[in-house]
Amino acid sequence: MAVTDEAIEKIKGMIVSGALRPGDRLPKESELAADLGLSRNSLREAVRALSLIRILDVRQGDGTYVTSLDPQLLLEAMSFVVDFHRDDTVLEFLAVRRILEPAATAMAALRISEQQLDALTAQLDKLGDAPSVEDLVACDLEFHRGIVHSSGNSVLCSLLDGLSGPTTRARIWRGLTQEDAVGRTLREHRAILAALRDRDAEAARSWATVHIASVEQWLRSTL
Amino acid sequence: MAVTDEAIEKIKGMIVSGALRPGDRLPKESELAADLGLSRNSLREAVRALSLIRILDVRQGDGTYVTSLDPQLLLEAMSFVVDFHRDDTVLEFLAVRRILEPAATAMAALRISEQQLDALTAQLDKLGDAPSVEDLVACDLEFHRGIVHSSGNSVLCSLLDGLSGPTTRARIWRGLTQEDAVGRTLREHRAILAALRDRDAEAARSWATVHIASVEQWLRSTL
DNA sequence: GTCGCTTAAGACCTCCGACGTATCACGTCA
DNA sequence: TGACGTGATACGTCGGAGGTCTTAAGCGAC
Repeated sequence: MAVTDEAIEKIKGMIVSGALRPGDRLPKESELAADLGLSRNSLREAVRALSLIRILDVRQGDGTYVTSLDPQLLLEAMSFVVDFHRDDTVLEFLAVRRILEPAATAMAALRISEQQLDALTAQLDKLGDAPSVEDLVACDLEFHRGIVHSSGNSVLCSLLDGLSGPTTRARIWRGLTQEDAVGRTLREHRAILAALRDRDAEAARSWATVHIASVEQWLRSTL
Repeated sequence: MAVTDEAIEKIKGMIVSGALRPGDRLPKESELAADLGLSRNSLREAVRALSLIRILDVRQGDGTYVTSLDPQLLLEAMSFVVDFHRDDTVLEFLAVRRILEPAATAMAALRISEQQLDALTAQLDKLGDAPSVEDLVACDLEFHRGIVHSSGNSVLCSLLDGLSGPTTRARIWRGLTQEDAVGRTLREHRAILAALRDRDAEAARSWATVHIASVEQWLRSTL
């Protein structure tokens, strides 16, 4: 195994074992390199790799720190990976989202605060009846993000955030080509919000399923 | 932005845009460094980072290649990230798995082959009535992996693979401390398999839910 | 003609030393 | 007391020198 890979494993080990805790500062490059028995250049490769996936936070002139290791932060790195997926796997991503999002919406129905409900309502009101496709899709992302956040599960929240990325382009495309896709989306958002207000988890779940399934169905018929 | 980060973005761009396709070989380090306008050392940091998340495959003595970019391969990198999560988030991971796994099992009920069913049966038979906890957990992972694979969704499959890792330790712990956890797991596996044989998606979903919920419940009461 | 070994070229691996740049802390001065 | 300047510190970047591994061409024996 290459010395750099060893260094990655050792640093990972230090964090997993608790020797390095979130927020801790690592020894400076030259010292850590000496400790781990490799050159500063090779160590930097290891640190850079761990930095890309948000394990380490490198600040020039200051030092290198362990990040908070929050699920939200770590899974955020997933969206970087997701960007590489080819268009032909969008349907598989959407299928997973179709499983997770209704469940998350149902969970949110039981936990969401009145304040959050009002915020979502205001958001939909602000958008108006005939928004641009770009505005709608941006609002769509924000709407679902807000709901999923209220599910209370940060892993679920981050996961859905990552999965939603690849379908964004598809949704824009749909908005531009399918008749009444905008109006339909707006109506479905209102329905989901109403179900949340009623604390009706099953209705919320069903509307979320319908909402995603309509995109899925359209995409399947188009590809 | 640092030159290394620029290089990461540029290489990513080349892949996403299609200039570099899966399996393609990159120019050699010295050439690519010159093309991108940075030193070979800094370029290596970029390549190493992309290599860690399985975007690039570096082979000493040969060259650097773009991986297949299969969802399975890319999400495999997620398990590396998941390893960093602290024990207090295991419940959140388990909650997500509780959503995905029943759905995957239900999907599998409609698609799984007779051959695969026989393989799963043979696997359970081979384990016997009183396996060691380690064998049981390993078999447990393999059993679920086989079922999820039959769901036909590789993104779902890889995702569950990544999520199952963190709970492995918990399951071993449970097997060692909870009375009849082994017998219960074996019975539930048989029940899931029977539902799959009957092509009964709803029964399969329910048994999978019960199976995971029992772990979740035990874990919640223990923490 | 085929198989197996030797050899050389190509590409990545590791290291070293030097210099550039950003940040923070301390001391100075108004 | 507060703002500013300065130095120490740590990361950022670079060029070059060997080292190691893979591959394939070259060559001889069967």
